[in-house]
Amino acid sequence: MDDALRAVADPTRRAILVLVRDREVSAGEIAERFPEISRPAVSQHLRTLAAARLVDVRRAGNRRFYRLRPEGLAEAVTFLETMWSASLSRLQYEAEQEERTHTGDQDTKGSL
Amino acid sequence: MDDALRAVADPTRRAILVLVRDREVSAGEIAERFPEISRPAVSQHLRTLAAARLVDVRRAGNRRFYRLRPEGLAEAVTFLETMWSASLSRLQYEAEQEERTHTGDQDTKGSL
DNA sequence: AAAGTATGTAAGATGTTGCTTAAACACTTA
DNA sequence: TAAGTGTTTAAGCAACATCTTACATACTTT
Repeated sequence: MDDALRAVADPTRRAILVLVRDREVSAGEIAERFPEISRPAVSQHLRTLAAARLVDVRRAGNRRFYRLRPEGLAEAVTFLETMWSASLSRLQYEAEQEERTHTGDQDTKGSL
Repeated sequence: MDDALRAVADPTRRAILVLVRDREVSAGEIAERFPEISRPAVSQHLRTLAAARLVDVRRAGNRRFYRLRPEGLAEAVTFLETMWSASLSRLQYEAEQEERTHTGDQDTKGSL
């Protein structure tokens, strides 16, 4: 999870993940989408993503094709979802408590 | 989202988030849980989390109480879930294609 | 108001990250 | 096998993150 979240913390790498989400994309084609940074920079990002097991690589002749490996996100998603939902349900609970406390109030509607 | 994901990329900060997920916890109590790092280090992590809007702070007398602010995770969760699920459904689709291709095979069951 | 308790801020050391340019590698085609 | 194409590796550097110690702030209690 640590590697995955560190990898995903970088905006360029997130953009790469979006790019390779639905189909294989070659390193060159990926690099084309980031004219502001050099090819080697993109290559390093790809290495980081591969090391974090967030992408799969397929070598075909000259080229290397990258593709999202969604399983690599599993732990990170689970962690964030747990944080998110567990706490949202707590908020919901407290909202109910609040409502109970003020039973009969006239302005409970716009509380959030 | 950027701030949230960068904040969450650090293991200490993730541990702090777990700590303040279900209840308010004072800065001191949080710091106690991390004997390996100094109090100011924890304080800085708390500042980072607050800046990323991942925690709320309540001042009460001497102390400051921190608590998870789950809304701050919304964008990050959405991003990761989108990556995760969209791609998983693609895998599922391909598995179906695979199955269709091999219609009549006897060992399609344990393919995953 | 002085001393005590809880916490944050500042400054600086150290390690890590992300970039660039130059060079190397790997495969393809003439 | 030599030249061409696609891509990665290496080395070095600037920017950033995280830690520490020392100090400052803000409340509380005596």
